[in-house]
Amino acid sequence: MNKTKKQIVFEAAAKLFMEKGYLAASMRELAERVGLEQASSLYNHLKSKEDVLRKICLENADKFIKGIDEIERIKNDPITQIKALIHLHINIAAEDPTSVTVFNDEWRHLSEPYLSDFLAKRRNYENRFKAIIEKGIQTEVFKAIDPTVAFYTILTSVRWIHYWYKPERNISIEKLESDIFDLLVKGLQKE
Amino acid sequence: MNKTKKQIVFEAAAKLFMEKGYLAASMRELAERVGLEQASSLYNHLKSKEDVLRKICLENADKFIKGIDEIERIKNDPITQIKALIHLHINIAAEDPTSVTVFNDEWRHLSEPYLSDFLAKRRNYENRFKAIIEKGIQTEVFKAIDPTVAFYTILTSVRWIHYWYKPERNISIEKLESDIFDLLVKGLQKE
DNA sequence: GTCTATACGATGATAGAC
DNA sequence: GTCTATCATCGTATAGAC
Repeated sequence: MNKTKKQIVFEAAAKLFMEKGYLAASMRELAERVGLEQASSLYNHLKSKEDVLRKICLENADKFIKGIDEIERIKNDPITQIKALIHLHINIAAEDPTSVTVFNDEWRHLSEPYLSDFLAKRRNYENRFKAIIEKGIQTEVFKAIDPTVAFYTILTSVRWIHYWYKPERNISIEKLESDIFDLLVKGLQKE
Repeated sequence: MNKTKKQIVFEAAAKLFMEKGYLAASMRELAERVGLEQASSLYNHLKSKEDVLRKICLENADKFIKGIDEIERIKNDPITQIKALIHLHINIAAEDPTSVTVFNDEWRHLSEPYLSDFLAKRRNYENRFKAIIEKGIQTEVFKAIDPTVAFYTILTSVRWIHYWYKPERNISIEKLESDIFDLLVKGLQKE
């Protein structure tokens, strides 16, 4: 299955945004990377630089929303739900690390009203993630630590997996998943 | 104790870098914020935009290096050392959240040779942090999970505390510290 | 120490020829 | 679909008057 030039351009843009950051990435360099001599030629394949960023941010936000929709629907107890959330973050990051990096690090360069839309989606996801932890604490499945601290510590450690996890490290994603689960849920210390 | 204009300019720059990102922060806006009409007037107080970034990155890198120096010197067992590392990250972040945010998020805009210097320092710190975890695993104080996974999961969760921890949340830094320690070392799950 | 004036390059994007 | 030509704007930074 051949990629369209549009797909090639969008993927190269995501990679460039990841490597240099959105602002430092120039349309002229993007053109070079896809074999075009002129930046102006890019505009047959995309509407604007920000439009590319918008699509990346939106796509990934939707992946997380869909993921937590299903977790809330299918799973019941907080432990299983946390396990599924870790699974969700790792799988999204492993599937398309470039795109998820841009989503995580460059969303703040969205202009309004896209920025507000994005933040609303993110808040929605985070509130639901946090509610799962709160339920676990209330039902005494989890320790009585501050729910905000627990929530952000867990979210932060799974949110930036793409920063360091490279398949070259010879850790399978199954091992990654179960080690992170063991660490966060059962603790680093041996009994 | 009065602040010199230089201090005022440097602090405003750090805040601007944090709020907009280094590249999006302009010298013209910085001038406005410190009550100067012209960006050119700033150059009496700083050498260049990047020079400000360099100082921020270097200062914070040194704080972490000094911190781990002392931890290696004074503490013995891995559990106490991990506790002290969590303490270190939280204290540095609480002391000057603006500066540590810029240090964490904007270092990649350093130019050579400063970038290489910075990365060397960071690698040094991370290797020593990781060695503490590895020692814990070898001496069977810690679980036999992959040391790289354990290291990055813990580092990531303490490295981005400044993203969400605000004193307004009414969590004291002592409580923050002990909750994060409980979560990471003893696990979220209740016995 | 702050100002005016200015140099100089890079940026995203558009119009129109081919 | 790619090119040439071009635009308006903004970026950091310097020289020199006051």
